[in-house]
Amino acid sequence: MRISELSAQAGVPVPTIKYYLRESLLPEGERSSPTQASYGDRHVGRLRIIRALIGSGVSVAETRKVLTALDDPPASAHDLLGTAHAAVAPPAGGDVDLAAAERLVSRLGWERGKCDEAVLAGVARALEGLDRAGFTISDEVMTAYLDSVQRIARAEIEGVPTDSAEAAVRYVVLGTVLVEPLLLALRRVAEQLASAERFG
Amino acid sequence: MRISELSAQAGVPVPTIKYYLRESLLPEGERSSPTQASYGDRHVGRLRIIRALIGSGVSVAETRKVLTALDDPPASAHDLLGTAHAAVAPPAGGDVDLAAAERLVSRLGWERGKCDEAVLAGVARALEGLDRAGFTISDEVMTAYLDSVQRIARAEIEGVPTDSAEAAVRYVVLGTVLVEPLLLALRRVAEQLASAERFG
DNA sequence: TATTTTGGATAGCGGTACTATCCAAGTCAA
DNA sequence: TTGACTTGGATAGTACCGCTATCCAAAATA
Repeated sequence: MRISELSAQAGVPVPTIKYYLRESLLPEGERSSPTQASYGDRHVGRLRIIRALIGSGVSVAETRKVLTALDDPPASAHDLLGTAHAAVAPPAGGDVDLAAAERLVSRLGWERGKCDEAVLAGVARALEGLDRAGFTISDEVMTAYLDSVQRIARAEIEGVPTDSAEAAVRYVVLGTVLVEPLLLALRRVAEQLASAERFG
Repeated sequence: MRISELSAQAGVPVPTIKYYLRESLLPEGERSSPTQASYGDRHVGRLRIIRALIGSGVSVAETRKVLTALDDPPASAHDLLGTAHAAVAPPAGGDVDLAAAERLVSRLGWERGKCDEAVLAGVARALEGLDRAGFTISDEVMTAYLDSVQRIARAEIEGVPTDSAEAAVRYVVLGTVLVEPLLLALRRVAEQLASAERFG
């Protein structure tokens, strides 16, 4: 398959494919001559993932990291999750105060060193954002958040396929990133329905 | 208070404040002469909200819509939620297939016309993204998502303050936007903890 | 009066995700 | 074999976004 065919099958313009090649998101095709290469179904699938990630607001740099994680799966499933999270974690903005975040996640069973610091920093930054805007979350609502994310995470981790390492990688990496917009969108729907229930 | 003082109090550079004024994110100060204006605490608070929103990845255009919603509260609390959601909803990408989304949210008690179409389109787009990447969500996990967002939404709506319209607006608008990064970050922590439980 | 500072306008910057153009080497139908 | 077309590859340009820098005359301050 040559580049134009790949373009047609994946629905991605040729110049964009070239761009992804330059950015090392897409591996080179098999060279049939010094200036000719051919692509396979692997490339089509890869392009689909790339478009899904970038279309979900993941940056090119993050996408590259995610794809690297997909290609070089870490030894254990646990490390894998860390890699996936690190790949898509919002850029560490340096000095954040982790104390409040630690206090909060201790209610999830967190203890010092039991999860990636970058992920914890994400919680800290989110709390800071709320704080800077002068927004406080009531204890009832916060409890609902904690219970819910715990429920979600347990179901997700429970569902990690253990038969194939490749399937596990795919599940964890894509699930981390691509499910986010779904959860946010579902929350909005649920809010509107709950609002209709209460205010009609 | 003049602009340099406002800048110092809010921790926002003067040129940036001027930019927000140009973009109508920040209302003009009270004019004391044709080329002089003074700002108040209102402006400081407003700047805090602006920075919190923009810092959470909300675009300037969206931020303007959110602030407009804060300034001109719709009549009912329910309309208000719709306005807030519409303001921050990802840009409607046109033709999406709502059928799968409708089937899904019916499990939340959704019925035709019971929520904003833009919000439903958000669910549809998220599902499409997952689909394009070839990612499927098991029924158990999806059930966890639905139960959880329902639990979250009910707690949130339950907590809407009814004493003051202004407080309700603030709660709904900021809660919609600023809580999103918190939920995503908490999910990651919970995933790491659940993963440690299962694999660690 | 001399020195800032102000509001306001305009232009530029740095980053991101492409997109367009060009080129020589390769492919393919006639 | 010839001539139109396509390819991989490099380079440059585009559009948008959130600022940031510069300039100006009027106003405030020392």
